[in-house]
Amino acid sequence: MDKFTVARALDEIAHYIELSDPKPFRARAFEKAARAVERLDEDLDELVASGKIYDVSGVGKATGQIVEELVRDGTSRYLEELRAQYPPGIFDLLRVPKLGLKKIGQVYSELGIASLDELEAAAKNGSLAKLKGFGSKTAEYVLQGIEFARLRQSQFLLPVGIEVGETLRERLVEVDEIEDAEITGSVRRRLETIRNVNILIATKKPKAVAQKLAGIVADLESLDDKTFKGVARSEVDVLFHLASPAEFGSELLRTTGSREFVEAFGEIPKAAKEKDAFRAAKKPYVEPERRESADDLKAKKRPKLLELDDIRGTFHVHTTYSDGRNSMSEMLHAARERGWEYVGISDHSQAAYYAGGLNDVRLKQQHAEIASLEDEVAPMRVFRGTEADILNDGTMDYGAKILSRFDFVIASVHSNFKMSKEEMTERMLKALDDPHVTFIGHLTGRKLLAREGYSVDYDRIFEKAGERGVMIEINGNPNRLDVDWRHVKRALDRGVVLSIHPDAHSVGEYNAMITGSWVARKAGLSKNEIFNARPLEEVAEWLASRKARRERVSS
DNA sequence: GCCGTTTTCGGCCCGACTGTTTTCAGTCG
Repeated sequence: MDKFTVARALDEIAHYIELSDPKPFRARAFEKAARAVERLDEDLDELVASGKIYDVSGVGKATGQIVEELVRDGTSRYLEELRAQYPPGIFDLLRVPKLGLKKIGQVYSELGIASLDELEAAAKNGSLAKLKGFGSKTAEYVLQGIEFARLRQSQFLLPVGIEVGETLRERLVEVDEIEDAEITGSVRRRLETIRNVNILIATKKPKAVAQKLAGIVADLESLDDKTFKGVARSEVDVLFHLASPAEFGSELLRTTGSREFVEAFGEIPKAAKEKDAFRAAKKPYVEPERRESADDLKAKKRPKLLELDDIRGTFHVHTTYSDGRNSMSEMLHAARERGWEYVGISDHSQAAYYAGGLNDVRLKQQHAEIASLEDEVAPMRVFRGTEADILNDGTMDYGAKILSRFDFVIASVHSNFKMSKEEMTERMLKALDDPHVTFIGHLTGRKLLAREGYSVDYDRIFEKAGERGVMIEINGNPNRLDVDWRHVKRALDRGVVLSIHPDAHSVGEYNAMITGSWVARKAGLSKNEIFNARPLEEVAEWLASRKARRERVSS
């Protein structure tokens, strides 16, 4: 069992403890142990074998024994006991906003509630509001929250759709009667959240294929003789569209585009290849990501969209210095392996205590470690940066003296999300006035399918960012994809430069550059409009000159 | 449950917000 699986098991134990233990400290102790295991540089198996696991800070006698058991047996008796005490799926209730583990533990122990349906009934019949600590208002919030949770349950993040789609496609092309299969619909358009996965199948024997589909997904039903619906992984709706090979291209075109796009296209000529369908209709080829609206069909000249290979380096990378899960060395080496010319490290600033933000002393240690690793990862260049909190009053978390030590500064809001649109806009405008700020991080703070972002006046922020030469980040984390691609054009019109960042908290999360590049493509951007599609010399020169200009002004 | 010392118990990362209280507890970031 690897360290991340062990950490997940410890977190699960912490969750169970918190359901019933009024004091938070035992649960916290298991969470601390989970974080300690996750951050181990040494090999977990060896630490357990040598007994040194007990020397790790945060792992004690009780948690150490559980780690040993997990590594040795792949399970823990204590965890199994806890699981047996509660109905499965009880943690699904966490999807309801304002319901935490304490309240979930309370509704379970006092009313036996462990599902959304049971919770809904209790909220409606008044029994929920009678519980200590609850009230009519909480019951009302819970009802709204259930609706929110249900709505979200039927939607998925893009990576889920891609994984389900790819897995199905691989199985389908193995079927004898199937000549070809492609993912279409919103997944092919790389929409950030999706309701279902669409797959187009080329076959001359639709009846035989329909029978085979029943063995591939659950609950298969026929919508018409060419369209079938089923469920994958017991939660994701899948639509299969059957077409003859001679019409595969035209059907791909029809099933990929949004309704608006397909209607604007008009009659689709029959074709085996999609590009031929565009050609026969005398329409310019439009990349799948751009088939949301009709605009690109009409545009005379369209730029060549950004490709992932155009990316030359990146910024916004966390390490174990704050809340990252991989060490500085691991993050730097992984960046070099991706072939990037440069990487910008930016751990959290001191106000972000919940994320282990860095004080002055830790910053100096971090910069010393970067210096000691630079030769190892050369010729890749390492930029020293920070993701500094924008405080409530719009000032930056670090003072000018510390900020001036960085090569770049990402300014982000991490607190007090509930400000009014006006207040939040003022807060961010003030941050844009700070000459140390290089990028604005995750512009709205949204978490897709989980929480709304804070509201801001986009136009005023883009206006000021353009004036000040501050770049706007395209946060590629699939949970964020923030700034939304729908707003990017307005930023461009005001002279704002965009930069695609992974907001990586682990080596694997560098993959967020892929989703980030899709946002740029959906927004219609070419490599000329992306800061980190520029080569190292240009980027280094830009950052250095901005720093020099700032120093001239302040002296 | 873990840690560290003012060594074997007491404290444990912070601050805003909100609903339910009438001084606080739970949630969220």
